[in-house]
Amino acid sequence: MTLSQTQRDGTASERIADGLRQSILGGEYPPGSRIIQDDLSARYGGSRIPVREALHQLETEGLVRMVANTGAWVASLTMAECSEVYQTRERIEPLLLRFSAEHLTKETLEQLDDLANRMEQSAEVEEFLELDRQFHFATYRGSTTHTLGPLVARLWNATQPYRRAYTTLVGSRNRRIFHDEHHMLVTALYDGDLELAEQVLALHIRRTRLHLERHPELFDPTPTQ
Amino acid sequence: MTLSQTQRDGTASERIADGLRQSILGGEYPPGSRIIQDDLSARYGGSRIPVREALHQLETEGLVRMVANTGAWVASLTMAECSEVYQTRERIEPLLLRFSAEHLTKETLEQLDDLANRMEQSAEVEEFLELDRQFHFATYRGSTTHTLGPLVARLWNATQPYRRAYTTLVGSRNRRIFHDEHHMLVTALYDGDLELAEQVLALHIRRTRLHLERHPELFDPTPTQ
DNA sequence: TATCGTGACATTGGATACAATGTGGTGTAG
DNA sequence: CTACACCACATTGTATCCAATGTCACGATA
Repeated sequence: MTLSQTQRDGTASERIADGLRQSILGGEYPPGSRIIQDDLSARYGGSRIPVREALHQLETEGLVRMVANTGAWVASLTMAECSEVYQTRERIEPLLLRFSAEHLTKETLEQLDDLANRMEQSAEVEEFLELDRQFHFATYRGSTTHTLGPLVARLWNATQPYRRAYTTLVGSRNRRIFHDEHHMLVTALYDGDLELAEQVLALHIRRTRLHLERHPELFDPTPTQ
Repeated sequence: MTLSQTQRDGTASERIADGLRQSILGGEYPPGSRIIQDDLSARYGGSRIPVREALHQLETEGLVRMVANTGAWVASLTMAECSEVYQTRERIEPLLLRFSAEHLTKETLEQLDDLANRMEQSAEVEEFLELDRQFHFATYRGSTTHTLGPLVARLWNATQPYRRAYTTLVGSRNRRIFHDEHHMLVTALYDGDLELAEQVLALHIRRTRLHLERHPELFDPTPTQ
């Protein structure tokens, strides 16, 4: 994944951070789960030192919440916080797309088309989520950004559990507009119509946010629990 | 500072992170400076463990760059990277202002007017930079954001050395428009004209970026040195 | 019975010690 | 004189150990 936040080498803390991040994003640890440092050091081998560094890392990424002398939990968001992240995405992802669009290769455009089609066939939640992520990150593949790419990845990660919960909840109903927007985005990129592509993307994120906001039951009721 | 990134308690790693962050922002360590873990542990007391956690923290904030088994340096930006940060700010700070504006108190509005006036009198670079930061962050004081506030603070911090270099370079010439924009922003907030306030802020950031881009000599010529 | 204090236990934060890795300088060969 | 290899040193990464803090259950008292 080009937008990966850690292109660093193989220190133990990075390995653990990567592994734990994948576990959280994969839904293995749901929001609010307690994280015990000893458990992680046992699971990944090694002492608690790199585990703590990994937890600090994930905390600044917004995936983990740590309280001193008390412990660490998988971060959970209130609806207002999740909505805030989506509104932020709505403003910056079109910018990232702008940086990327003119450098997209023919191959990537074809992959985008393929991904959009495969998503329409996808019935299983995890596959759907993964294809969606791959699709959007592929549209950003042309960017050589220093800050913006990793930032967008962070915002995606922080809201991943709620996309999962929402997708699971609504099943495959009402996804028509969702897929239409993806195809519109691909077409706009093919045509080189950057202005349109930015607008489609902004509306795509916005509509998803509005749908999420119809389901307050998915979110943590209390802030910073 | 309401937008502080670390509202945590008093663990040693947080103390060190806060101290080092202030040192970097204050210009004590210029971009590219090597950071030795032992030096920090001697300066702040304690062992290298909390120092390392602080460095990891500042790395994800974009203030420090670490390479495994090699060392840590104060982050430096190329002009393209700095420009990217400014373009990101141009998109999200108006959003943060939107979240904040309707909750600004009368007292804060008066402080804003006062700060804008004091900046016009300010001749010394450090004071100017500090007042500028205080001014903008005061406009965001009404926001109760979870992600966006700290994010904006991070983007400010990452570009602070280059604002300092630019301000030092150009002296107090050509600041007229800068101050005018501040006063326009205050007026728009007084009037409750949110649309105008957003636009003024976006243009303010944009113009600053364009001015910075006239001085490539301020930046690191090679990416990720 | 409910509430508050108290103690043992679980867990985290940090210091010291050691291993692993990178760096820079010196010497030698070409 | 230059370039390369090698070795000592500096610095970072990690493990183990101990101290500090929070949690939870139990019991005493109102």
